[in-house]
Amino acid sequence: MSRLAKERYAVMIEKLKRSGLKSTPQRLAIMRVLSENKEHPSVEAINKRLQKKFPGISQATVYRNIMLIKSLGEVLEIGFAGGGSRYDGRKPYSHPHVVCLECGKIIDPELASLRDMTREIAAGSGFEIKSFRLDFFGLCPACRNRK
Amino acid sequence: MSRLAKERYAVMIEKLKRSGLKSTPQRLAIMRVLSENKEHPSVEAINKRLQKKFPGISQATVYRNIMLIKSLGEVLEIGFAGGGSRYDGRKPYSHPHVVCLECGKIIDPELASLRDMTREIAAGSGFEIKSFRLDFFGLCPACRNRK
DNA sequence: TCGCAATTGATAATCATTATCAATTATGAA
DNA sequence: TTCATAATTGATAATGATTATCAATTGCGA
Ligand SMILES: [Mn+2]
Ligand SMILES: [Mn+2]
Ligand SMILES: [Zn+2]
Ligand SMILES: [Zn+2]
Repeated sequence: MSRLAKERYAVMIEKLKRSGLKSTPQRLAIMRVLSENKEHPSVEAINKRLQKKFPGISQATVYRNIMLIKSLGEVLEIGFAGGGSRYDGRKPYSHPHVVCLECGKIIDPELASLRDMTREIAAGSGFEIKSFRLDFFGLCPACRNRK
Repeated sequence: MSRLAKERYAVMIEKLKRSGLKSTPQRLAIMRVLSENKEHPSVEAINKRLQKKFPGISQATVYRNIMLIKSLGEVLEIGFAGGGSRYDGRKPYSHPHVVCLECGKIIDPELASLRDMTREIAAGSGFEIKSFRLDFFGLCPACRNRK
């Protein structure tokens, strides 16, 4: 468990306690996975990962706890229209993503030119901006070669 | 029907004929709505608009034809995870949107600082970028005042 | 005008997510 | 430590947007 993962996990635990909710083994395990997994896992992936330690853990429990952690503001949901959300528990705030159309891989890219975009939008539209979603879709290096 | 709408409609008709598909009244009407409606209408909104001219037009027909027009590359689908896509038949290519969290209004903002983002992402990630999705979420002027 | 593939309308199926509910469990008070 | 009880879990039903199915209808070329 990396330093960042430990920190993220600690913050989640902290918020959990502060809100008076229970620390069940399943819940803590889900938080741990979200804290350390860099691959923007799906509910299915998280469930699969937990089967080793919690044989028979319910899909519903994973959904429920992710929902809860999201309500605590500690995980970013990247939902897609076709169904199948992906989650980022390491950076629970708006940030850009690059998605591979072939294999579904998702990465967090650097993007310096993002700086003043929100400000520009707010000024131009009169909207009060709360969050954003920026996805780039394409083919990852591996899938490009495979063609 | 504005000049732009007429042009968009003409392009859709053109592609439809070139692909050997039939020009049914329902299909043409759906294309017309997509060409002229600036509000990023939903399937439900399109269906509602068409009830006047085609009482009893099937929801399935609207879905099917939007799917078809999308496959022709003539409408942009803005799908949301919670279900309920919105469509832009005036600008059928990747462009940013500003979405009101309160009333669902969607507008096409100006965004000069968008310029070299795709290039920067491609260079930094090694991905071959095909499209992007950029949404800003917030409160529109009307909904801000209403609070 | 005909013949038929394409299209429509009605409806069932799908699939991720959410709700329901009885059984289990974490937690704090006694 | 034992208890009381509200929270949580696991199993499963319900939901809602989308997609598939299929018989009846229709656009369009021969
Ligand atoms: Mn991320
Ligand atoms: Mn638009
Ligand atoms: Zn890939
Ligand atoms: Zn609004």
